[in-house]
Amino acid sequence: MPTPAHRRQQDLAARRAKILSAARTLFAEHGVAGVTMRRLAKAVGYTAPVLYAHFADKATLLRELCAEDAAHLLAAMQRAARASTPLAKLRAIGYAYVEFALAHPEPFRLMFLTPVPLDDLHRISAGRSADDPALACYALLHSAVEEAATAGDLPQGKAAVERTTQVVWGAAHGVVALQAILGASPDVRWSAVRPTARQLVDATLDGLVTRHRSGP
Amino acid sequence: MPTPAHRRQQDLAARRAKILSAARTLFAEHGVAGVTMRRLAKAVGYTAPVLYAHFADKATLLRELCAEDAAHLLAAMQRAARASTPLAKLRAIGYAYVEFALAHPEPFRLMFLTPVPLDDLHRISAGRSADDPALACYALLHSAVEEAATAGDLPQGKAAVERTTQVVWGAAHGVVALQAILGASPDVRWSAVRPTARQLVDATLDGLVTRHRSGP
DNA sequence: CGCCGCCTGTTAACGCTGTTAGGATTCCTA
DNA sequence: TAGGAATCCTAACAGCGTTAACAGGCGGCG
Repeated sequence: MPTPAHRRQQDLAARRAKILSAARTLFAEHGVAGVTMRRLAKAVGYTAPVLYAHFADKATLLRELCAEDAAHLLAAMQRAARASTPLAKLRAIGYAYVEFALAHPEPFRLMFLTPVPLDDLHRISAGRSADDPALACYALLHSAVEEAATAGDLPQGKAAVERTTQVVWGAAHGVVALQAILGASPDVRWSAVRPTARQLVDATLDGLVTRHRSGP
Repeated sequence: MPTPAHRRQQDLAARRAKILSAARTLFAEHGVAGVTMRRLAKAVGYTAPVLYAHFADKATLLRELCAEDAAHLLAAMQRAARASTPLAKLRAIGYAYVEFALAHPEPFRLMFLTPVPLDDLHRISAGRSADDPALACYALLHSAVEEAATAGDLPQGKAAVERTTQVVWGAAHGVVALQAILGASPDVRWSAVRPTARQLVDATLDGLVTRHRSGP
């Protein structure tokens, strides 16, 4: 009996998913800038205007993809957060961030390397629920830092925890971000990215802890 | 007597500089994406095709600007490198990088946050002399790391120095890069950027040194 | 059964982009 | 004063994201 309208909605969702899937592979192959709405439409066997029946505009489609990828990153970070000690947890989260950047370079670029126009920014954050994957990633890191702080490894206090969270994030981000942008340049003799990025995470955590312990 | 052709070339160079200057202010005001060739041309009192008499295309114009900004960054890093001890030198260089990112956000974006198409990349590096400002920046940091390594503060060896250079660069880069991309987002309660970025530099250097001294 | 209406997809178009071709004007040189 | 180079403009091309207006097929209802 529920064949009538249900089928419709099901097909609609299937098309939507098909578009997103095609977009993902195309972006991974040609980069975001190299994929136009017309090309994407052709890849799924349609013409361009059809896409606008499913997504308000290109930016919305991109954000949809970002949300999916953020969910993957969140899952990886949650797995990493099962480490035993607070510090090991932090390091594992940092490593997970690095692995994500290396395994999914194009999504990483989309999420953390592409400037978002200011106008969109507020609309995004307006239509964002509290359990948004991207926010959950930050929250997860934040709580891990908090845990390490209460364990005496890192400075306590609301502002200090916030700041330390951003320092750790920056440590995980720094090397992979550089490599994602300038990694193809033949002018820099790039070391292997993974160990370099991990070394930044390790050194930063060590430095934060020793500075805290030896400090006032 | 040298009024004839000399005037011409002088005017030509003046127009070139005028275009670059206008481009700089426009980019700083509206962002790179918000400035079109027509708008830029109108800003200097011309029409769009005139620009192509001075620059092969938009990317070339952008790269020209980047080179100028890289020279500024290099100068700041050279001033920083006058610090007394090798470690203080490294930290000062990192701080200089942070200051540059905060003082000139749009150039920073252009240089370190904007992906360069692969095809251009090799043409760029082909037409690049050894004293190119961007390369000189990396070389300066590299030699500072080398100095600290021979002083016993950091691991020695060619590969290790190369890697440490990129770790330090990543440390200086991490926080300001995050802030440049996501800094306007109201979803993260951003701490003050400068102290956060400096803290990443400090912690990383500390961590690198203690790890080296206590390591095998 | 037959018609009506929605859903789907198309083609055509708008305004914008970077970029190129061709013609006019002007000014220096011979 | 005639020629040529330098300079700038208008017009145009191909492509972009996006919207509007129109064709065909399928479901629900009389």
